[in-house]
Amino acid sequence: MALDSQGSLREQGVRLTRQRQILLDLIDQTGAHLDAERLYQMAKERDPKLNRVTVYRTLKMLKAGGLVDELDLMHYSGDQHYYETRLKQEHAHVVCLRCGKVEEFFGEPLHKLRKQIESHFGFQILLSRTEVGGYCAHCQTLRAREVEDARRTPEALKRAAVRVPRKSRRALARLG
Amino acid sequence: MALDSQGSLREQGVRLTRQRQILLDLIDQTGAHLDAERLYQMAKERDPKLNRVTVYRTLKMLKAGGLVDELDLMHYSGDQHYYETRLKQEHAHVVCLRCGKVEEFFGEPLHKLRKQIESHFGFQILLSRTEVGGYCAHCQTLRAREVEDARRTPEALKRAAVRVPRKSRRALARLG
DNA sequence: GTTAGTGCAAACCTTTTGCAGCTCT
DNA sequence: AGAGCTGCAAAAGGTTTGCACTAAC
Repeated sequence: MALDSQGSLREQGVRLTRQRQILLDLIDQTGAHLDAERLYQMAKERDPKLNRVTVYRTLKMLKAGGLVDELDLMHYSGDQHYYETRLKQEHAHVVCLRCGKVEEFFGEPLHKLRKQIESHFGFQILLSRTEVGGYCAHCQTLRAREVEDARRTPEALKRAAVRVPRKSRRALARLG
Repeated sequence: MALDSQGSLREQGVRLTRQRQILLDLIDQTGAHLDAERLYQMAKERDPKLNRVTVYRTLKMLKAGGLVDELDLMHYSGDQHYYETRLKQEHAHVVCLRCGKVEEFFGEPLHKLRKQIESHFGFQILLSRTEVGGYCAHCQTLRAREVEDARRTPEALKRAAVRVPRKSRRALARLG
């Protein structure tokens, strides 16, 4: 199903340029979840002439080639995308919405989920991602305090991305 | 943990305006996964003066209030977000990258996954989403043909988001 | 009447595109 | 040599912000 399932990227005409080596090294070595801008900043240290556009083009190529995966991390910090080397094992990303820490969860349910979706729909899965947002053990305590404080200074409410208790849409409609 | 776990949105000063009624109705009634732009287009039919910005502000409020969930649907068609009324039951979104059809998968693995993440990390989950991209049963056949055709007209390769066989990053580095 | 919400225009941020020149093979 | 890749500038796409006016309660 691939373009050339026996061929290499090189056979498809992909060249290994100096810029690509730098970017590949960075993605590989840091192991972190970098977004295009950070990757660009880091790459510029090694080659000040390297352009932001090249970063985007390289990431796009790597994504299309299945070498990296693109994440959103629940947009905990804007709408940019994050990238990581594709691992053999599926995993979910667990993002703390307060401190931004990202945990990775490997486990059987992910594997079962994939199997079930494939068989249930006869679907051919190419990509999948599970992202979870909330508060990490450490931030839960801190968060409680912040909310308490906010109660005393209502102006802060708008700024805080405070979660309101779940209620159905219709419940809101009934407000009127 | 919520701002006001006993209170209503209204008690927080949220007003039910004509514009909001229109938008809430649309999200609720269509049941589809609409993005801001489509929602705006539909809303304009009911109130031609309604502004795009109001759509964004309303969606943001509903999201913060936990009334709707934001999806990416694997960006199968750009970088916009899609919205759906938050359901009681978790589900994964299965998106065909060729025809764009979106299936919803409900199942035990999702529930187990959530439980395990909570207990494993002591994490408090507020949001979570699982999105899967690939080819639906119907498109798998069509896709195979397209790839076959592409092989004959190499220029088409760049345009086609063709998947290249998985290989490690290092394999690419070794190209040089 | 007060405060929240709206519309408009303009800004913003992230990502993409067009094109001339450069470089890998 | 020649296709592929880069840098630069400019545009695009999606979303947010500032501000004066309007409407909900």
